[in-house]
Amino acid sequence: MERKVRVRFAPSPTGPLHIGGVRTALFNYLFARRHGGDIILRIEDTDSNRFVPGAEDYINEAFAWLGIKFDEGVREGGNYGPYRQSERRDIYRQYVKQLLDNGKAYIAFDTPEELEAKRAEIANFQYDAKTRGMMRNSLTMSADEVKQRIDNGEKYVVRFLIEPNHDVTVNDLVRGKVVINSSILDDKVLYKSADDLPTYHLANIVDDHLMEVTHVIRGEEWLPSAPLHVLLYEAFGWADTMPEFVHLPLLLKPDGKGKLSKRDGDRLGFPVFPLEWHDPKSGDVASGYRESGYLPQAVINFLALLGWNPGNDQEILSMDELISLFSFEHCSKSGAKFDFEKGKWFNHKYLQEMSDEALAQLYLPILEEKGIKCDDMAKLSRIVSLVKGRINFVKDLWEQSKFFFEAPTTYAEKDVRKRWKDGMPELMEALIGVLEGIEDFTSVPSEEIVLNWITTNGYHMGNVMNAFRLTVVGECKGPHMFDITEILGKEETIRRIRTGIANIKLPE
RNA sequence: GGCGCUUUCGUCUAGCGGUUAGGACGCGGCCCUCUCACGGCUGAAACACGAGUUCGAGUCUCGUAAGCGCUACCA
Repeated sequence: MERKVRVRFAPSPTGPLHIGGVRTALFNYLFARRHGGDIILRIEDTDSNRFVPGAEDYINEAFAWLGIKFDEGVREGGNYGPYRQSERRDIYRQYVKQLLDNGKAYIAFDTPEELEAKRAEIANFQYDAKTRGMMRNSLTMSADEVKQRIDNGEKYVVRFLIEPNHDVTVNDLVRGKVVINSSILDDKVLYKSADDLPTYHLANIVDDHLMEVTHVIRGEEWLPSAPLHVLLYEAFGWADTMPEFVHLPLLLKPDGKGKLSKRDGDRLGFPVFPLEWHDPKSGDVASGYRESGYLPQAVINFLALLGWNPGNDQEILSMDELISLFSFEHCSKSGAKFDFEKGKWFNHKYLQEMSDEALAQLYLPILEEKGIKCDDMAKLSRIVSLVKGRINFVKDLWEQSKFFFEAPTTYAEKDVRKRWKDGMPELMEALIGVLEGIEDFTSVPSEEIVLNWITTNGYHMGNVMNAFRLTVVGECKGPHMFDITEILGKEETIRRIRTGIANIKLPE
């Protein structure tokens, strides 16, 4: 019987959500939507030592910004709750007991210090079939002794009893069958004494089963423990509803070694978090994609193409297109280095698709920061339309269009050297005379008149126009000259030329 | 050390036995042009290595190497 697709993204609230986690969540989301299934957001807070306040809110806010909507979760509700593992203690206890009663798990009293000593004493020590007989556990003690120790309040953990010499097969949807021998697995702790909570492994399997998860889609770092998880499903007698596994390739550091980590971002000059994060303990601020001027669609599109492709050359894909095209058959198996330059290009592309009006709205707060008040939105949209082709981020708008708001006070030395030749002041004076005579100062008629003046007088087009530009813009850059003068108006244009004549000096 | 995964231009990747090995980012050139961009065209740039299977291997098999991951009472 085909079960309804149900997937989950299960972050632990130990800090801000990492961009690699976002990618994993995205693939879960795309797969769920593609198959008309559900996606669950489950908070895996079983490590009380690493809990960071605010992390859960951060996760929710990040997904809201990115446009990834969950069907079930702490905020969304649902019929399979609670969705926070710390609130499911009683459930886990019950299932641990089941394993204990069936002889699939056992109680161990070894303290962390004792284990550490063993590891120091014996090279490659592993708690498994070969060594459990020499440890302090319910397999080496009488039932009475175990009971007595527990009654005395002695701390203990529950360990999974792994039978050696079995081949365990994990069927991974992107990697195929992965077979490993159970002898290399250790008797993993399923239930911790330290904080009276299960470990990831136990909680994960119990929750996925109870929440009827059909596909476990997670990062490749989980592949080595996947056989353990298969064994757990079997121990519980849930093998027939065991989910399919997918282990996604990792996102790697752009400069070579290792997987992308939380510290790489500000070290290499790009964000690794969706949103800016203020560390509550240290007070450190880590940059986020949102605050850096990225559009969420661009981030989604960029991430989607890291480890997946649509099967053709299309690169700009909307969320809906991603959903309709998504399939594990087009997932790659190898890690992807994070290429920030390409990320910028995606943002550029998405910025170009925005309307001038919408971009102008985003520009407003930046202008305000510069102390510029602009209430003529039509004019601002026009300015945006002239420069948006050259921006990667909304904030670049200022650098590209500031001369519309502020007359130049300095002139680019390189351009002065190249363009401000002998006789320029006189030529510019003449140009002022021409401009003064223009009735309709809009772009097309002005251009016609000025260009006509240049050619009939036999002037050099490049010399005149660049000197003109230098006085108005301050450097030889920018959009079509007469689009600029139209927006500036005749008076301001002439004023700038006069200022230029007075102030531009050839460098010594 | 052990176990596992991976391996096509610098980077992201297409390729699923026969291709001039394709696209994109970045980089160079040309065109457009008053400038800088955009855009268009274009160039340089890759099958890790070695065996084997086959008429034929980037594609299949094995080995080697390298990279990565895991190896906690963290997830």
